[in-house]
Amino acid sequence: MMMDQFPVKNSPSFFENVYDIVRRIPPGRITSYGAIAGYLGLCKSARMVGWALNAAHSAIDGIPAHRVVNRTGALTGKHHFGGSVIMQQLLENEGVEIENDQVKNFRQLFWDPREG
DNA sequence: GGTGTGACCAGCT
DNA sequence: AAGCTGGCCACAC
Repeated sequence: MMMDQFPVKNSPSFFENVYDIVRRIPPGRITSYGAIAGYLGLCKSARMVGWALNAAHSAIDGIPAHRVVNRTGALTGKHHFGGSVIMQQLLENEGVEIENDQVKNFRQLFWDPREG
């Protein structure tokens, strides 16, 4: 059949999926792109998660993109917040300790989409 | 319709 | 041990 078989991924918009997960991140918690990608089944395509967040910039209405960091806990996307310390301040404002653009208790504050 | 890009991750040398 | 490359999927031009 030429129906282009593909299991999941019938989502209306990949972005909405990412936004939905990011919005579920509790305050004071953080997650990684790979975790979101893995939750969506794109464990190998974490890049799109970050890229999706880039588009979220236009819909930042309630998308705490600052709570999303890379797997090392580094604020890789801080540069995309329009500033350099915006992301860090936002996280610190929630009680997340950051040093050198890197979350200290990243492993401890790490939040998994499955937990929600 | 094809090509390029992207806030990554994992594996290999 | 550290650095580099490829891969991966979705969206814009």
